[in-house]
Amino acid sequence: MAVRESRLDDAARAGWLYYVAGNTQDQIAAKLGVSRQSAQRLVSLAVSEGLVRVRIDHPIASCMELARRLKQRFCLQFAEVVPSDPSSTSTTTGIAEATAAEIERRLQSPEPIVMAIGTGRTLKAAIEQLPSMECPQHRIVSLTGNIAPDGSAAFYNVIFTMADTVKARSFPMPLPVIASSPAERKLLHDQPMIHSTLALSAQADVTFVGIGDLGPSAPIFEDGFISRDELTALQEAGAVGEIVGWAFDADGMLVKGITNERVASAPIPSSDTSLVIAAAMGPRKLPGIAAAVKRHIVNGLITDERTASALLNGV
Amino acid sequence: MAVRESRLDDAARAGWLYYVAGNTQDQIAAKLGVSRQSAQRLVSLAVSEGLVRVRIDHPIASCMELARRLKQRFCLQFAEVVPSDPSSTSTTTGIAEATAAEIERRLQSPEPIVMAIGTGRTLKAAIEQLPSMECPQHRIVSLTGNIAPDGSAAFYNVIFTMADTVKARSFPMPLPVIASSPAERKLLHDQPMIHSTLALSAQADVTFVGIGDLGPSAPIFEDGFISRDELTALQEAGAVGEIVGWAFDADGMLVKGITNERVASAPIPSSDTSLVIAAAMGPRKLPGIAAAVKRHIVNGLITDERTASALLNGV
DNA sequence: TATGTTAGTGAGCAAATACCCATTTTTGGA
DNA sequence: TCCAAAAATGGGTATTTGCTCACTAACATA
Repeated sequence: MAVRESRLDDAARAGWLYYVAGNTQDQIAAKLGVSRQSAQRLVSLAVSEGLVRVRIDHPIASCMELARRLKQRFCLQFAEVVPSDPSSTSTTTGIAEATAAEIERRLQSPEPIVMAIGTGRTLKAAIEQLPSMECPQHRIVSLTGNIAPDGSAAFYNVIFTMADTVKARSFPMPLPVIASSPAERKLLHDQPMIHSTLALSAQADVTFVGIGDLGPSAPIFEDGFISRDELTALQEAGAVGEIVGWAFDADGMLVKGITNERVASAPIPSSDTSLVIAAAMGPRKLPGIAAAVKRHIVNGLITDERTASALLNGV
Repeated sequence: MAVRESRLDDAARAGWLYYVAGNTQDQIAAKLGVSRQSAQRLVSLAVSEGLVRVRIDHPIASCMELARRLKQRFCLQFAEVVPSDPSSTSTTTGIAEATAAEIERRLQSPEPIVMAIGTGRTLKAAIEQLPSMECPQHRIVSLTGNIAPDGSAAFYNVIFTMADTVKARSFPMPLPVIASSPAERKLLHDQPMIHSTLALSAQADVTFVGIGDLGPSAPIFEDGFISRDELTALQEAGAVGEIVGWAFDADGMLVKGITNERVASAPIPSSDTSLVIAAAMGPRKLPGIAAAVKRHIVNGLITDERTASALLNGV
């Protein structure tokens, strides 16, 4: 362990000399007394361990403009648009960093806040970008259960990692994501501890969620939370996206019945009382994002240029 | 102007694609429709314009340890030690970034604070690292005059740039740094506006200052604020450093007479009521730093590894 | 003690990058 | 409109970097 520590230490030092002091890897090698190859490894270790954080500090005009128009058009409280990488098909590049920066900003408040957190790949990628912080004054509450269909801890549940990184009190939900029946959901939600966690989530000052698409490779299906038949039923009922399991149609209305009567997640905090920020991008998620902003399921959005343009032009 | 803007825009975009999205310069060139060389220029422009901000997010053990010992040994409220670049002779590399980060952290408070700011190359370099912010709730007050001996605005006066960058209310001091006589100083300080600015500076919640050495190339002499004879007189009186013009000896006591009876700067806020953080490093400044921390002229220090070691070992 | 496993190291090489220099384009002024 | 100065561009090249591969040391296990 101590070895690993000191290695990370060296990595941080190498990363500092490389990125901040502007040394070449040769110079770093000489200073740290290792071979150039080792210096290179240290630098790349620092990068891969997330020790090196880069942010671009310039308001790119077109992104600012898109954000402004998004806010206006959809009456959003908050909008942030990051540049698109035209060739990347990732649905997290860029918005993960931007979401992390926004979460960090919120957590820097000295007054205690309640932050609600959804789930999914985008949020997970964002959480991984968070720096270590000391925020014992805040409370972070998960909106969704952390139990996967097979009984293991759900992989894309992010609250544990997050609470660990920022040292805040955390309130996970020891629940499945989707209960087996409406009655079971009621039973679970009536448990005192769960009940108080649900109450806490309703008081969230700020909420961060991802948006899942409901196409053929819907994450909620691929991760095994719903069956193929249920996915098909949702699609036939007009569902175009889901947030922490709650499926909604193109008008942003929650689908009646099917899985929605068994979703064990907390209700999405109301955008009247909470700032509800969705982080999502990409053509597959577009219908879901459009629906969510149209009906004010969310009142904040972090997305990329292309998605922002599509939102403004389309529909 | 618009051209320059759009160029910076492109630079930001190129920097984003390079550092955040991980593209090679070839890919960026293709995406932006320019040659590889131009892409390279855009990236390096983004770096040199300070659009790209890198921070290392790992508590390097040896620096943490040095900071801990500095705090304990000199009863400091705050200490931060950054890695040294063994081959760099710059006296700002590293601490400028760290100082900027600390200033930024303080300004992120939603409660209004009063921040007092000194002068000098180190602070100037730090301010240049600050990102744009919106802090209308804070007040930033300069401790020193902003008029150079030749009547122009003093180059190393940083409050204007700073107030501009962070959009806070600023309170400069339309004064020379050193008055021509004690009587003139009194006259100046008795002006109502100046008087109230001085009063504000005494209430500072947090103060950032640099420390100037008083060796043969003392900045206060090189910038023409004092004459060679005055410098010699200060040296003979035992002065080892100065903060916003106030010269002090190795025991941290203000030198009597000479220039000190004419310094028009505000008194350094008391470290009993304000957090007074000095940002300084390098062997030339060592005696000054040692004196300042020993006598609690400052109760916070941002420095580099080498200087920290020297402080702890020496004396 | 032999042996398999893992992590780390250095050499070498292809790719990527920084920089120099001649040329072209743009800008600003007469 | 033309000219001169300044800025931008693209080619070429030396330097720097990322990566693979084979090797070694450390360690756990039989």
